Amino acid sequence: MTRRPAWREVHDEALRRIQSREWTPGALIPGEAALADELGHARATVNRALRELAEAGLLERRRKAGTRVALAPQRRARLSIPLIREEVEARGARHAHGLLSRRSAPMPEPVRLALGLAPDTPTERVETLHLADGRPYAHELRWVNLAAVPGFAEAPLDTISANEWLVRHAPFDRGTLDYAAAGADAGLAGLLGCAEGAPLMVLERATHGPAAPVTWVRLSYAPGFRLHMDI
Amino acid sequence: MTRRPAWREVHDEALRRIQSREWTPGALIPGEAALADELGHARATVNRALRELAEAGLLERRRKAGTRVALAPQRRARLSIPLIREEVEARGARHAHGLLSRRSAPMPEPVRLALGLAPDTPTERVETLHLADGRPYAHELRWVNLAAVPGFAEAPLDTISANEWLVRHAPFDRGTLDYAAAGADAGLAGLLGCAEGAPLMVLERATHGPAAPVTWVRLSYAPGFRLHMDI
DNA sequence: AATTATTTGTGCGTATGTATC
DNA sequence: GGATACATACGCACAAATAAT
Repeated sequence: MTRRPAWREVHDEALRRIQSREWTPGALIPGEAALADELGHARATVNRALRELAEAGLLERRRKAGTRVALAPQRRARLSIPLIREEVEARGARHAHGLLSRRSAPMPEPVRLALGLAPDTPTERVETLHLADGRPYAHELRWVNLAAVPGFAEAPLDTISANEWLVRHAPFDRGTLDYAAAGADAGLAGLLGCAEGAPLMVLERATHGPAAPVTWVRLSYAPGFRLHMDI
Repeated sequence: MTRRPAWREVHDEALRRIQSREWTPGALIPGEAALADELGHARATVNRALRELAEAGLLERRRKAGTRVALAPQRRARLSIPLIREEVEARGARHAHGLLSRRSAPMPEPVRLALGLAPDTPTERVETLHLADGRPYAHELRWVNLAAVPGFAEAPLDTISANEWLVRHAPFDRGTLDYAAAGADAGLAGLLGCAEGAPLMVLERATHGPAAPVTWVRLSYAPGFRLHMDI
């Protein structure tokens, strides 16, 4: 029996008042102390509930000014970024990957600048094809900063994908993520089994570790890919 | 003087230990009580810090089992979903919109099913073109469940976009969001000023209010659109 | 421009609940 | 069942920010 936490009661009651327009957008709601008194809970409990609602974007809180219902409730979706293998397996398919090429190579200028690396940094270029149930799922083109991940040169990328190896061995803390639509060029069309020019979802990700930039990757998904989120 | 909250000290120290591999992935970390003692804080303070790290996906906590460093630190990006107007203005452009068409019409079957509505629900179909600095930015095709939003039939959609009107007048609480790549058909190509078949980012969103489904919308962005996130 | 009052933010000590080993 | 570790809750206190004076 999982009991319903008290702060959730407060949370839900506040949410109800927001959605029922009992508290209208932009309006000042009662203070924590008043709510605690009214709902019969400690102020800390009310605080926890209102803090969650503020993090969700439904309330705006400022000291002394009080708590207001957000005017334009900015919804934030939480997009979790799984390993490709898990992404594939979550769709009920079997994942496999093939290492297409792997070599020392300097980054192209735009990639180097996106990561903020010096011109002569030694980097490795890796190209991988990911399969779901034997069919092409996504093409991965990746550059790795060898200085940031010393062991990478010896990583057995035929057994474990670069993606997965890096997640396990290179601690990272921030980065950027971009999704865009692009037409398949001849090479991609051949690898992914689609027509040249077919619209593809493309993910570009730059990853930085606590000390140095780690990797840059472009994933081109086979046609049919959808990025799905619940709000 | 903005003081650094104590729970942040604990948070950062724990993060440091994770990133420095002092606490290795999968390993059990000391209990709350031990950490509180070691770092000189109350257990509640440590709890707050570890809770944040768990929400960020870096730790996994289970009663009695203790707290472990996540094996594959699932990073979660927070994608905020702004009004199109704000999205355009954030890029430093001026937003305008043109109402292309508006009429009562039944939803196509797939849309109706995605929203979970009965066959004869009265709905309105709205088509809008969004402009950034006078150039096409996105095409919007929308169906609205009139039963859920009674006032919508009278909304002045030439002055305020349907998007914005609904955010202000129709409280919603959950929904789904899908991004995909699609080729421009002849109609879209004309409206967005691109070649037929050009790869476009397409957003499909289903929105439910607390009581009933509210709206379904497909946004087709003009070429060049990128969905950007920081992790 | 300085002061005060108010409201949220944080922190502690303690107690109890709950899941799970 | 018992023990353990996290989860929640309360009451109190003080800090920080800032609207109001």
